[in-house]
Amino acid sequence: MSIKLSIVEDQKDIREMLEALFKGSSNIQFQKSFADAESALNELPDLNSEVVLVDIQLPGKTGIDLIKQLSESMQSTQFIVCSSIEDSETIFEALRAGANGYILKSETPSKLVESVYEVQNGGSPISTQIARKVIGSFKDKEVPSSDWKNLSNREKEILDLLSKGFRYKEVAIKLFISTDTVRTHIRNIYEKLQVNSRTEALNKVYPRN
Amino acid sequence: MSIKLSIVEDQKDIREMLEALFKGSSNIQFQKSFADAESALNELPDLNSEVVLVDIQLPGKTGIDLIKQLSESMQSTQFIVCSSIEDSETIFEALRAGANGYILKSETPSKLVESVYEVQNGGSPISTQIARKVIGSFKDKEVPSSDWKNLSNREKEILDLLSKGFRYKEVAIKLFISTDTVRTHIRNIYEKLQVNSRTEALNKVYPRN
DNA sequence: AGACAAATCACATCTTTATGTGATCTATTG
DNA sequence: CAATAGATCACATAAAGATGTGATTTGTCT
Repeated sequence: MSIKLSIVEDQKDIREMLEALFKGSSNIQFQKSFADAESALNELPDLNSEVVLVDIQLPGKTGIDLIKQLSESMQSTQFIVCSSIEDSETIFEALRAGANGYILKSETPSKLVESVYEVQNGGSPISTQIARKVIGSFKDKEVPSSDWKNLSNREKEILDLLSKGFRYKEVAIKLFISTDTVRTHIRNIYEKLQVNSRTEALNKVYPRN
Repeated sequence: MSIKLSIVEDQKDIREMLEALFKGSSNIQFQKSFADAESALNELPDLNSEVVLVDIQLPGKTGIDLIKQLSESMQSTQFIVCSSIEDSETIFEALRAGANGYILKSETPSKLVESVYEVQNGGSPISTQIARKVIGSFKDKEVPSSDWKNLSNREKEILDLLSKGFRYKEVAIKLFISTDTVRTHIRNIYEKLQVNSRTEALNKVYPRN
């Protein structure tokens, strides 16, 4: 079973290098290469490629936009970004756009070929430097803001209920205390967090990116 | 420069296999292996290992808890999870706990060794199957909830400001409309979302995991 | 023993939000 | 053209939230 593969890469020398590489690889059926997003957008849907290698920096529309558009119509196609960009935001955007892999151009040819096999086998090939950035984004998430650490257990409990949208009265019932006590806790929470509304407190403690 | 390495793995046969593997690898200085989290917790801080390979399923405390505790005191040490668990939640927890890599036990010995080198070079070795789960968590994030899509542009604009903690009056000023209009929009938003408070609306449209 | 943080409750006041019931104007669409 | 959705504004009321100023109790830490 050979894998139908196309590539989108504007730099002629790299494109031809990749072409030669994949044409010479077993189990890969090289289909076509494109030098820009527009032509890829037109022709790729008809090719039914199983895997598409996409560069990000393209003339005009970026590879990320290309993936975003194509991945909606070509659900069974896997897109691998092949770029030298290591910027976190770019990486995240590409992954959100629908990329199933992100490998650096600096990888060895054999790794590039292997990536194609891997993505077809249900894996997501990612260069380790890229993976580090991706993993980094996880860590931030659970870094309890110093604000949060300064809250007492009871205060955390109450703020947690507030975050779920409960009213003071409901919190009071849940915790078997009076709503006046809930108020007091919330007043103290606000003071510790230096805010003065529920939403501000939540944004401070559970930031949404 | 050989890398100081320790491992935490309760299964004797696997532990001895890994030991043999790394003892026979160049540029790796095998230090010690542990069969449970407790002994690792006691002795590892003194070993100053540069890389520690950690299994998740251990008797008593899990490898995740171990990493969580150790990574606080051993900032310059890199932890790689080596497990057969492919469950998304476990993966995320491990990464949040401080793991810098997550490889499956099914990887070939040479990949295991390579992972140690990679993590020391600033990369994050991740098995491609694991990477797929990690990437998957990115995609969900930008899936606009159907609720969100049903809001008009103006409504989205207003809800966005509400999410930042602005009061009706402030929203009104920002958008050059009256606070009564803001109220009306919010009433309509709540009706579309089937909620009846700011926090509920935000939780519906921007869920926090 | 004294200071301090945490948890509990009370009362008062003022602001913000939520909800009900209108209305006008503009596009868009069947 | 009529219906519908969107954006705008108004007035009114009730509920929820924020703020100020108290107080008591129970721990913990020095």
